[in-house]
Amino acid sequence: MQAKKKDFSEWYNEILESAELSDKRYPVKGMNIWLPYGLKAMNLIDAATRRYNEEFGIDEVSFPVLITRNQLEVEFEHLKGFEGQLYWVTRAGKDQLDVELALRPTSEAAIYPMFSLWIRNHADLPKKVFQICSVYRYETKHTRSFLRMREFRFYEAHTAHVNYEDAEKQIRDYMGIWKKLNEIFLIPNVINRRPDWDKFPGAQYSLAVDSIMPDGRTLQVATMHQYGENFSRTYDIKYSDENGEQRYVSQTTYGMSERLLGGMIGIHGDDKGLIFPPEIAPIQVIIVPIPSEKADISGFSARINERLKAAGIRSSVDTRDNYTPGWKYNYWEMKGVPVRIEVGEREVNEGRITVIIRSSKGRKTFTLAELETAIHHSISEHGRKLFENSEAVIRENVKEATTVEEMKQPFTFFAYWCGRRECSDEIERVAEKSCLGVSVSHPGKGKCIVCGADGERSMFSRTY
RNA sequence: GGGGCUGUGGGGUAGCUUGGUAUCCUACGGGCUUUGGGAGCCUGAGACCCCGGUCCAAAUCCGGGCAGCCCCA
Repeated sequence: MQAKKKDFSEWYNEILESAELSDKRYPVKGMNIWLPYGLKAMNLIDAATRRYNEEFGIDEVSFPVLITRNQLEVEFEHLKGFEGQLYWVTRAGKDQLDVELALRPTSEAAIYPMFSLWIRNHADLPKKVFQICSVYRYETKHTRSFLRMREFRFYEAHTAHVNYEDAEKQIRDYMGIWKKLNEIFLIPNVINRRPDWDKFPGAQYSLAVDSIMPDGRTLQVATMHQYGENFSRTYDIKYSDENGEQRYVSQTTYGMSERLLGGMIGIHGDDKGLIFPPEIAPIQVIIVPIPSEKADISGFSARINERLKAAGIRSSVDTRDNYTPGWKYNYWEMKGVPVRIEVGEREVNEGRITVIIRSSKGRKTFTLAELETAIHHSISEHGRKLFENSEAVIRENVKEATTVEEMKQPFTFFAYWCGRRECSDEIERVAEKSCLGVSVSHPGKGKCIVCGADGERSMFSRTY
């Protein structure tokens, strides 16, 4: 396998294939196969998303994949933002369609006409829904598994509120959801407010969660948008307030995608392969039997496996007899399994288990009686280790810049910026770094690195 | 948006300049022996991206398509 630090891009492509996460040999550009192992990981990400959405009062719904041209043409800015990357269905069987249908690139145009029907008075608000679905964007740039696809797994929440202030509260809720989710994902990140020219088509402002990859580039893994009344005025989403007055709702959205998985792979993996965070690992504990004629290895392994499953741990025994134990160690390390238990003659005879944690060196032994607690502890130790590593990724790859010149280095930079496009264009020209906007999570004030006017702490990087 | 490179068994490759028999590694099937950090021997099956052109003859040359990768904006 390619060394991760040496050629991150090559490493990333290889690991997706050898770990059997995704198969990109499907003959349609930008549309890959979810293989069982990769899909299990994605489903665990979705499960966490569902859990916290429910906790924050957002209900799951499912909308159709097709959107009529009329639905889309309602909001001009929005349509303009996506029209270059829409797939259109223009024919059905032998007939040309009277009303052309687009595959959703996101679901504002699908959901908001329904919001207009559902929302009648203030008691219907706030309205909070989300869906997890596939969306379609005809990307012209080169596609990349999990990071830039033409069909990709998408999570989108949509909310409607009585006024702007209540919508602002919702944005703070989104931050809370992200914080909880990231206790699971362990993705090093900075939250930035996108410059006006880079906000979501139709939004008043956009916040983005930018994660830091090991090669110093950033990857946008989540976005939160304040729509204000931009969409409700065009889609006619009104309610009557306590005084019987008709008012437009204020709206927000929150979006995430399979990029989360791509991000986790890139951030946590190493030269041996994948490393999954505990909650996302399809298999959390792999038991590798070391065959012996003198002891009942398979019975011992099976009993351990049953006890771990009963304790709520996703464990499995590698019973294949055509591979040596050493081969299996390497294989499961490559697959990113957090904890390995080795079972041989010694373990069976002494009633002990030997435990190896993917993110640490060395082996530990425990008595059989300690099994469940030892494994629970090992799994959480693995999580802590990944969290520490993710902080290190930020320390190593995000630098403070005092001159534009030094921003040429292959890192992500914080710099003070006045907010004017001329200044960020200058940084783009000299250092080839895009402006991700003013930092919300790491705020600060200072003089603009380009023009010297009053500015705020902002982030610049090459992006995926 | 602009430019460049590449497509050969499942994966990675040699061959392409100079047209003629397709190489090796790995993975895979069968068999025997093995198994505490990627085992060994025997054996078997498996490929020139697609369409068109040039030619007695195309993996090789030419055109187009599709797909992948990289760089720049």
